[in-house]
Amino acid sequence: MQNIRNAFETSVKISDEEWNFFTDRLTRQEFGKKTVILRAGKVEKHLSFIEEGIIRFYIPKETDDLTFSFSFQGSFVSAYDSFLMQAPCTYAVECIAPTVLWRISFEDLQLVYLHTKVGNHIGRLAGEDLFLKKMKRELSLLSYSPEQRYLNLFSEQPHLLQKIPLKFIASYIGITPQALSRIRKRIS
Amino acid sequence: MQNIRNAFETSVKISDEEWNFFTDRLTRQEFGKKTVILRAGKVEKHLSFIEEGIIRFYIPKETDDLTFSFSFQGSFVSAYDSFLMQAPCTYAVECIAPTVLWRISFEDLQLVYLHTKVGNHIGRLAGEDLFLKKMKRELSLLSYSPEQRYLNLFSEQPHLLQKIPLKFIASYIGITPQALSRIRKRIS
DNA sequence: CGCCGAGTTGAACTGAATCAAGAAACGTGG
DNA sequence: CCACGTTTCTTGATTCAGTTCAACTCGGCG
Repeated sequence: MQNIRNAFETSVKISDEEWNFFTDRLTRQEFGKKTVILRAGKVEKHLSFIEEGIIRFYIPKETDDLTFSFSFQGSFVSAYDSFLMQAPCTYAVECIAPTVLWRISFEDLQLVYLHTKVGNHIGRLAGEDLFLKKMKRELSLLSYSPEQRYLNLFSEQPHLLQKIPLKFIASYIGITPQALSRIRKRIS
Repeated sequence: MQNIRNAFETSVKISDEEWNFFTDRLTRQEFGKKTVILRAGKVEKHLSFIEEGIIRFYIPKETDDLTFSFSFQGSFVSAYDSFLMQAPCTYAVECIAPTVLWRISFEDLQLVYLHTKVGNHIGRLAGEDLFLKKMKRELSLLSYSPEQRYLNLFSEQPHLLQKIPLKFIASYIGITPQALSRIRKRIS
């Protein structure tokens, strides 16, 4: 719980009163490996903090899913576009490892925005943070080759490659598992 | 000026008092075609609203630039990552048509965040909006072929193709001008 | 008029997709 | 704890879309 507060308080000071208003609305939930926590077509009702686990975002396809993002321990997770618009989600979210989440509902978060001073401030920082990540991703997709993207991933998040099946990594990088296999062979 | 207020007030009501606190800090500026309004390596000091014109975002390269985004009349524009972190920008921003901007400085925007109630709220909505756009872009880059991306662009923003040189469009789609030329030939 | 940048076209090349098959790792039930 | 079936990963052969390099056309502007 304290780690959530840390995650927030890196940039804003939060009074105990406001903090409690927020945490009173949090619920803890555990999920097993391969649990789909949001099915495509459903509306995302939660913003969650990952105490433990790994999350995969993907678009289900006839043949093979398109995996486009991951989230890990210590960060927030949500199908944020669906959450913001409260509209059906175009993709799905699942745990690829046993996962523990602290969750707040959309309605409760609106209460936090209304009744606390830091609400909108935190919401702003969250939106900004997510934007920065997507920005980096856009540039990565446009300016690097698949091979370079794999090497970047390898140097930036080596742990990731241990825990996540290569076919998901391949999809994330934007290539087929076969092509990734060949890139790995070429490098080693 | 009223159109800026409209752009904000689609989702939040703003009192005249708070509105004036904001607009007192806005300055109007005109730029000619091909004016670089932010050079790579510089820190973005402004968040701007486009009254008129077209903006191009690009990473300068030895041979040919990498154009990764455009902005138009009626929307906000900023090297938002550089702006948020107040860190050197990795890309450049230029006008590709005569452009009129209403601009607020980073410092003044912090004042708005501090002294008005709607500040953080608006900042939150702006961040969320930018995030949604990048999210869409990520999925477009991952799940469509260059040809499909061109066709999508063609159906979603046909006007764009009239006013922007094809070499910028090609780069935006993620291919060379030659490849775009062949795609256009194939289609017509 | 001549120049220059934008766009088109051609030919050769390349990296990834696809189709297909085999090897290795994983989990589940007996 | 092993055996089996399934999933994941690898490898090979072929195809294809896009890159690269180069030449040529067109239109605008000095």
